[in-house]
Amino acid sequence: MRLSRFFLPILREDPKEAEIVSHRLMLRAGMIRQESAGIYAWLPLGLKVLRKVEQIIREEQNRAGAIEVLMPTIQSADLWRESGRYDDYGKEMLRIADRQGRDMLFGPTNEEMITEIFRGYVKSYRDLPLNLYHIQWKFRDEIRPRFGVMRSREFLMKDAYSFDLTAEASRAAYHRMFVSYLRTFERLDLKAIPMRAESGPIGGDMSHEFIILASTGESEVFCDKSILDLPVPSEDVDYGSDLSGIVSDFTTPYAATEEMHDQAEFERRVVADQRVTARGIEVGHIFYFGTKYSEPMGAKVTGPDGVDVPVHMGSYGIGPSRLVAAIIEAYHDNDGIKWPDAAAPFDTAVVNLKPGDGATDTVSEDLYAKLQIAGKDALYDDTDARAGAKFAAMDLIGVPWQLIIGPRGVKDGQVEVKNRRTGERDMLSYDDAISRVAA
RNA sequence: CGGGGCAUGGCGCAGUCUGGUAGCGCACCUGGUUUGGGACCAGGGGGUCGCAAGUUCGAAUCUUGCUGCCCCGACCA
Repeated sequence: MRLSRFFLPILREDPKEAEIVSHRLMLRAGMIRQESAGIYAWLPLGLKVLRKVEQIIREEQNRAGAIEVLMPTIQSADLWRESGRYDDYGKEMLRIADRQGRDMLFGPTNEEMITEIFRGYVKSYRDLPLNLYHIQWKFRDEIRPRFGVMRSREFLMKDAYSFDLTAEASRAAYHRMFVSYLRTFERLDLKAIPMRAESGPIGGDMSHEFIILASTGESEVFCDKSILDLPVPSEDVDYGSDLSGIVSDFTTPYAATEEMHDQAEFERRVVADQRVTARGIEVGHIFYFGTKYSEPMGAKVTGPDGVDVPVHMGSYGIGPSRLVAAIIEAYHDNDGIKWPDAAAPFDTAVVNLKPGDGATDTVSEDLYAKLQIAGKDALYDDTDARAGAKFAAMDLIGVPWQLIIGPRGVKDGQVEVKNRRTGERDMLSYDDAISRVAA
């Protein structure tokens, strides 16, 4: 992408409304624009990141056996009356009426709708297990939206719903999502710690929040250092096998959020130098809720014994839009964002320091073309801004690699290669630069 | 919803107390000089001062009402 043809409205000054670093950087880097309290437009740079995060989540859901669907944002109130949640949900749900005066709502979640879909088609236990997910915009009329897309009213959510014949089978489905989440966050270079959450209506140990550590996190978390070093399953993990061992490895060490923290237990179970107290951001939440919806909504299957039984369900959420902000909270410095490779909006920036100069133009164009051939998504800064402004902008948007082409280097047949995360800079030949960046 | 604050050009702000031609920096446009860490000179464009009503000869400024937004608290992916 040529920067001169891109839409990248970078702000030089900090917008006054942005308190936390991710919000500030997302606004300054031209990733998002606020349209209302807690409602944001995603600009090209932000959208690229959002899509990459989304895609990683999608790949890991698919790998774990979940199947993608896409449900609408607008739902009928009648569906929610069936589950009894229409009255319970309260003011957080945005209620609207269509022209016929029918009660509709902007979905804050999709348990009712997915259950309705399920019961319409699935009649036999032979079709289980089943896990359907979608990545769709949600609206929750939060009392106080804040922190940009970290806590917005409209937000993107990946929500998966599992259906099983028995509680035991549902536990296995839960474990698959548990492992899938570990892998998803690992791919984004995030240390996500599963922490036992307030249990749902059924209780037990089948509800976990995934918390990533970031110094600017919202809540305080406490854990055993050993949990940070546990190996995350690789991509060839067998989702058909029993995953309870992996889940157990991750749920055995002490890990709790402020709400669930018990200082006495923490000190009893974890030796002093293994105790970690840090800030955390919740990026995922999984839970098992049994027959809470299948029962009232009549989502039943016929079991092997010929008897109809309500299915056991679980739901599994990740907020990609919040994740984008969370990644920035975890990866930034005073100059801007330092994207992990997997989430970076571009792989490499090609910075032509002197557009209009024959030599730098030729080299820049050539390197830009070579990167494309190598399959790299490059941002080519071909604008005539001053060098300082270009460096500041590139550091702000945080592209992992920068190829800096100026008259001085070109004179010697070299370009400067800068790594945004490590800050390392090297003068390399053109070919070496390409192989360094394409590695 | 309770407490605090803000609203003046795209962004950041001054001006409001004490009513009298709407300003500054950045950004933008034109021309020129520049060009390895956010350049300089000259010229230029752009604002219903959040909205409404009121007071006044005269309102960004005073009064009343409303709206939007931000921060602190309870809630959440």
